[in-house]
Amino acid sequence: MKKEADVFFEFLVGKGLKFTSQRKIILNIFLNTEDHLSVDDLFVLSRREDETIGYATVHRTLKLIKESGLAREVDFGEKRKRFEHLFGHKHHDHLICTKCGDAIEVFDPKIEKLQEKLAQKYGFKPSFHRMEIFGLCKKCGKREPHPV
Amino acid sequence: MKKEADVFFEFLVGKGLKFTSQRKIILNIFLNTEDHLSVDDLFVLSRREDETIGYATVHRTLKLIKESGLAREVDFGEKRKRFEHLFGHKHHDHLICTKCGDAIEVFDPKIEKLQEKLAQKYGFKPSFHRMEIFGLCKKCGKREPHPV
DNA sequence: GTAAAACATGATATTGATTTTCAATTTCAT
DNA sequence: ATGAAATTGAAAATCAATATCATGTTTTAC
Ligand SMILES: [Mn+2]
Ligand SMILES: [Mn+2]
Ligand SMILES: [Zn+2]
Ligand SMILES: [Zn+2]
Repeated sequence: MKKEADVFFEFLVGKGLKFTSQRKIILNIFLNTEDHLSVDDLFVLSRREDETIGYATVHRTLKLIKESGLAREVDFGEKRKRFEHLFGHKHHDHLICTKCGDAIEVFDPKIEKLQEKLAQKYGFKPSFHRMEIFGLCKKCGKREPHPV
Repeated sequence: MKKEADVFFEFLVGKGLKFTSQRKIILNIFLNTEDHLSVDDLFVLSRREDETIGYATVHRTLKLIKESGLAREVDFGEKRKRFEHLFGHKHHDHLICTKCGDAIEVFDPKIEKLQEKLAQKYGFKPSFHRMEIFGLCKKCGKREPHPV
């Protein structure tokens, strides 16, 4: 059993909540999918394991997972939210392919440092940030026709 | 009359559309407000000039303004979209105060350069990006109680 | 000038994701 | 077992964004 499951369990216990079978299924699918999932994605996957699981339950459980510190919300400029692993994952930003939708996780310490400096310059106390670069990934870039 | 109004007018003409009184009002309010406005913000402001203007018209006009190249959409992590001036404004990113909502416009050429490099490292062809740093602005940071 | 065509408007309806409500069920400590 | 508390799935509510539609207003064709 992953350590994350303990974290979630402890979080639930601390709030007087229960680790039900539905929550187990949803958590495990989330943990085993190293991807940026929407509520609906997770709902579809969860239904495969348990044909009776409800959308609301998936939604509520994902919210709990987020509150427990295991997940964070990410926004790739679509209309739906996505979630990614937080526990044991270092901060990173994304390169997002506008063609295939793939999200590459990246981290540049020099940029991070300059972001701090930039904030400082304005007397601003940063608490978090996000940076997304949109464009074509390696694969999609190759397939693109050359400019005329 | 601002040059932007001509840009918008030419855009409309090019599409066989008309520069109506409503569109004039909405455009002028948008141009005169150096701010990051939501459709609803702009609707409220427009109603002050013309009590009969409809929400749908504001929405449609803002869409046209965007298509004409005068505005672009920005996302400050709220559920509603915002729009800012694009014409004659250089690319910039934002420091967003999580307390008062103020958005400071910033630009760091070193960061921009590193973003290019970062993309290159992954064979990624960037076309645009966004970077938002959330935290407390100078004012709000001062008012914050010191940690215990 | 007049009539048809094209466009614009504001009210209203629809959409789609998210979030809440609610009655029924399950869990768990006595 | 019993009662309190938590959970569930379906359905409804919410809310911004968008589409529809009947009514006006130009513009164009004759
Ligand atoms: Mn990620
Ligand atoms: Mn701006
Ligand atoms: Zn791609
Ligand atoms: Zn502030």
